[in-house]
Amino acid sequence: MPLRDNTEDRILRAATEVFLQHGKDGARMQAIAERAGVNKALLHYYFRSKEKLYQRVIVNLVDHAIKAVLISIPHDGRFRDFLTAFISNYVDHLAATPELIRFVLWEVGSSWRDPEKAATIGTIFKQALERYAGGRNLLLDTIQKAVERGEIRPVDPLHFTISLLAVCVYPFVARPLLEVVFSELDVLSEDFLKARKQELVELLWRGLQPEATNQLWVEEAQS
Amino acid sequence: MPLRDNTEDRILRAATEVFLQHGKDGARMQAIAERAGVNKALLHYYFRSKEKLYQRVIVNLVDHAIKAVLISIPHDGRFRDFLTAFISNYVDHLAATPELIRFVLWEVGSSWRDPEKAATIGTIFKQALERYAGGRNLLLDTIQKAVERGEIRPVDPLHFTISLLAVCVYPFVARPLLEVVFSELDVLSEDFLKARKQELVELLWRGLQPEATNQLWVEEAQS
DNA sequence: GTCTATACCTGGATAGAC
DNA sequence: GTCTATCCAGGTATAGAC
Repeated sequence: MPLRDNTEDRILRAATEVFLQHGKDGARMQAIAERAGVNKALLHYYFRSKEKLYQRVIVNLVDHAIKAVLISIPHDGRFRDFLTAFISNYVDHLAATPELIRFVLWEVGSSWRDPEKAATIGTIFKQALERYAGGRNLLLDTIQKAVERGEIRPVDPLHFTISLLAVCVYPFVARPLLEVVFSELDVLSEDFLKARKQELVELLWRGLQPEATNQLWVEEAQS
Repeated sequence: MPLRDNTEDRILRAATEVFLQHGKDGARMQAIAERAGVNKALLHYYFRSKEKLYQRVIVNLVDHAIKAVLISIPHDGRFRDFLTAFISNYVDHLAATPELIRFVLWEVGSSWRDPEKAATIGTIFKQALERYAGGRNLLLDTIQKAVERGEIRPVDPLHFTISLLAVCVYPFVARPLLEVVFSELDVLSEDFLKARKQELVELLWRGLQPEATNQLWVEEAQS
């Protein structure tokens, strides 16, 4: 996200704002031009087409988001600490960037239409992850190791990873639905977010305990 | 979903197919007309506008889906049976209707744009649920009762409900992403679905156990 | 009720002057 | 590099004959 004030960057910033708010189809080149203080012709001069401009914007956004979520996660401590930190981080970041969520939602939704376009958003994520973590998958690895160390019961790392992502993301994705069906609910409120993090750590951590569960105290003593 | 063969119903069926495949914006009135074996003018004759036609289709779809998922859920048995049945039902139904998922995804995504339209898809769900369950919320109630009966530890019913929906829905919603990031993954394969159901029941059920967990055997003996 | 033909609008892209 | 003016495709909606 460059901060210079040349025309190209002004357009890029304007495009980011407009795309975030209206989505790819909803965004109008006219609106982007106005917000950047130029006219439509210049957008094409710099970026050739709406599609190309869009690609630039989305790669920047995903890259930025992935860094923001993963950057402050501990890798070496106990698994429970990792779990707590990841949930807290992820939930907070999701709550803070609702526009980004609907944006990814639009992308995933439309990536279903075109067969080859399906790869697009996925590939953007994959490449951003590789750029950050270099090939290996942080979540899978962390769970795998915790299992091997006997910190948690043997679970399928892939399924648990998916479940972990699921319980964090879902409330924000389904917000328009949930807040109508459960009329008292306010997903973005402080109360809900705080309670959610606690409930999730509690639920998942217990879910990872073996049948006879005094594991907790053993671990406390270890470290 | 009427089965008659008059023009109006033929249009409605054709519209359902086309909307499911292409979404609201992607669908072309021309395509609907062709599939119904009539011409564009007739669509407007019967339904006035694309928007009106679309509303008719979506209400039908949601109504149908909710019935399909909820109809074979036991209400009176033990909580673990309910959990198992719900997960199995829901996952199977989601796996069987991928078009419906992307459709709802589109709707939720676009419901974010217009402030007043936000209510639309939510309201459609709420009304469909009320039509089916008459005011009370099946999931919340079932969890609440299980807590009161001491079958599971005291959890917040709302949070657990959200988590339960989350872990079931997420893999299907995020499929385009997940299948690229985890390259071996095939969400719709028999293997994955079977494993997923088992992992989910296991994870959530353990997550609902109190600290000292011999609860299992007590219950087995009860029934 | 059903067709053909067409009006009319929106929005991305380009030509060409400066 | 930046502007104005314009083109053109794709899409909804309607007029009017049968």
